[in-house]
Amino acid sequence: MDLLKNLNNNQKEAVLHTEGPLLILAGAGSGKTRVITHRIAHLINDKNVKPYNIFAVTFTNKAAEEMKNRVMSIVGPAGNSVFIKTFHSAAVYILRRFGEHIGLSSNFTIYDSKDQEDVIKRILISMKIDHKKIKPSTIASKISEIKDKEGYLEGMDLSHFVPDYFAFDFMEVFEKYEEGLKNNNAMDFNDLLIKTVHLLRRSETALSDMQYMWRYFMIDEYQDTNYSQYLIAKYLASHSKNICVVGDDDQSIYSWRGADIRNILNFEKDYERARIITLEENYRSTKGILDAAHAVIQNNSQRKNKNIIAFRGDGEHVKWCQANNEYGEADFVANTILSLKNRENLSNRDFAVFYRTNAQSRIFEDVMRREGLPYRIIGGQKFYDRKEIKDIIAYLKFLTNNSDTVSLFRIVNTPVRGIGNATQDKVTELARSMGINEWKVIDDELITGRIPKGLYDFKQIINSLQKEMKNIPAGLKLSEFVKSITDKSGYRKSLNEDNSLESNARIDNIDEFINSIYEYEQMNPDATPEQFIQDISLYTSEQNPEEEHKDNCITLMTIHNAKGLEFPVVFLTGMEENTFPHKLCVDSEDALEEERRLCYVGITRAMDQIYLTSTEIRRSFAGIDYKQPSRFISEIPAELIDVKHQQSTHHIPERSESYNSFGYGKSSFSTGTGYNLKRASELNVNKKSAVSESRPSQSQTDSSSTFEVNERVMHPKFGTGRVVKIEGTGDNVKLTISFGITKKVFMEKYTPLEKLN
DNA sequence: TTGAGGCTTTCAACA
DNA sequence: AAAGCCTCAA
Repeated sequence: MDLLKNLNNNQKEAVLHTEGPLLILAGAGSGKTRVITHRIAHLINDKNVKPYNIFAVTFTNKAAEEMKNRVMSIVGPAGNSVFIKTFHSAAVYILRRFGEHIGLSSNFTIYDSKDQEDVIKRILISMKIDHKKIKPSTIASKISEIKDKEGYLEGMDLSHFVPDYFAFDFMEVFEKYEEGLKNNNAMDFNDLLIKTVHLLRRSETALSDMQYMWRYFMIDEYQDTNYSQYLIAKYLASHSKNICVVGDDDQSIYSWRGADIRNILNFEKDYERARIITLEENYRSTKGILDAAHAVIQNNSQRKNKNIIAFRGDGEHVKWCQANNEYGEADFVANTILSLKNRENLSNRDFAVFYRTNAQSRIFEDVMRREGLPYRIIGGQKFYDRKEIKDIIAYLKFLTNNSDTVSLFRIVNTPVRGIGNATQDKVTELARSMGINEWKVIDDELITGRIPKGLYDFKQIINSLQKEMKNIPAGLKLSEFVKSITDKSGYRKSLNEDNSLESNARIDNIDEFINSIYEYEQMNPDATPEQFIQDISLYTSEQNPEEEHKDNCITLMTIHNAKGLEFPVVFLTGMEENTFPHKLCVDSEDALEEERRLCYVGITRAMDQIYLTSTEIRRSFAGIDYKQPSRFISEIPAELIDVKHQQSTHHIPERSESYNSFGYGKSSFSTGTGYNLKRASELNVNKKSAVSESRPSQSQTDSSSTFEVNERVMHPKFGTGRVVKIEGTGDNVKLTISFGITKKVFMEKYTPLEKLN
């Protein structure tokens, strides 16, 4: 029973209340995750519940992994069988397993927002609507918004949600979009949830199978669930009634994704005799931090007032630094970290830098690098969003689902095969007139007239790869197959021929991708390509908690990404009007309240110290903006906040200088090795393990290598590998190292390799 | 008809 | 960084 040892009375009660509906209102820092994991452990260890009878969902992949790890650290390997996922991945699991009950095939493709926009763009073109005037992304988000609504699921007419400034027939576009997804055997993120609801409603067999399988339900971040998620939980738990939801209305920050706060507010009405437990003791932050957080959040009108009891001492005041510009801000952050590391016993992993938008991260990266501070970026430009990775994934998507026209047109001329717009239009036109899909037109060679040879080549490539694919996983490994895609498609060859810094970087990324598949197949030896594709479609921001703790890095991320995490020292940056609160939110009271909740989430991540920073001027793509401090700062009473000042001598480059306002281009690095530095920083996004500083190369003056053939090594980017060949002497030692099934050649002198024993 | 090169535009958070 | 548009050569 020592599971309960370190819990307070309310926490204990929440852990022990296993039967029947339970709502846990858990304020920030109140030990919510602890309660959930201990509750799961209690079910398994003390109540003899089978791990696979437990269904737990949370909001992000990161949180789900973290939860699973924590459960396993209490109950051991048995915890691995607990079903812990995000709502979306749970939906994919359910649809793959039970979808046939409502006529769904299991090889459906998942479309992300980019894919959605592609579909919409094609529709707009076919309807002769100018897609430059009406952005596909605007339409996509409107469609998502509508599909998230309660009325949509209940089959109501939602055309009144269409804004009247749409000078075209939105509903027609919407219908064609739905039709297009259906024809392509594809689902968007909304569909995953919606179809799951349909399944649960229409198939009693499937529902009762699931209710037999899962008897205890736990829903984390309940305040951020949307209507379909609410229904999924409701149907699944309708038999056992053992549903425990956890949430905090003050931390609801996803209404833009359809989250409906009513779900948590109405829990008592939805579930009779629901037990409600409030966790209001905060164990995380010192009182100075909590008082400031409270001062901000109490300006919201739409909230339940609640107590937060500071368990820890008074601590330090919140500090506010107004820098002259964003360089000054980043300098302040870096200098503060450096001096805190000196003065107090803090290390890199104790610091986190939060910002409202990903674009703000670049200057922090620059300064951290300059100061030699190792950092990692969570989120940001997603590895899977890179063109080369999306291309290879598109091959996989198309190979597993020939109806997927979005992927087909992405790859048909990638690499260039002489299949331009004219030919592609012919294919589309013929497919439409014959009522067949586009691949059939190509595969059956139905086009008449002048046909580029490349189209035939493409057909051959696909046919041959499809034949190969049949041997997975028995005769062929998934990773080998993907390697084969990159070879047979000519993708690798065309990058090789280009032989620029950029194309070489792309090849590295592709190899890294293959290596990650190698790792994936170690974990999932029976996985089919279909399964793999569906898994990674949901896993956009790979975040590996194990890796996180291994590395001693400063963490950079958006506030949204910070939800659920805690750090001893937090920097909440860009505290300016129109930055945070974001400029798109300042005109709506509801949006502003959500920004304020976001601010509350940001402040309450801090355990010991929090620094708010803002700038007087900030560059935007439009030029230089003069900024006012965020209203959230003025909401904190003066006696709770210490003011600092920082001037930066760093001059802001003019537009004409080598600097683009996006802050992406390699031009933003002034040194000749800028590109490599950039690559190094990308490692952090990709691998999570990498450290930003390039380690000093082993300056080996004697003629032999410090490595031996067959030795196991760790590369910051490619992970663990094995030395297979050593060539050259002195400064010219070349090492060939195999990672999974790929091999890479490195100059020993320039490569930060770590020996593994 | 295609593709390369040059120029411009894009600009919120996430599954 | 990536995509769209334009022009021009093949």
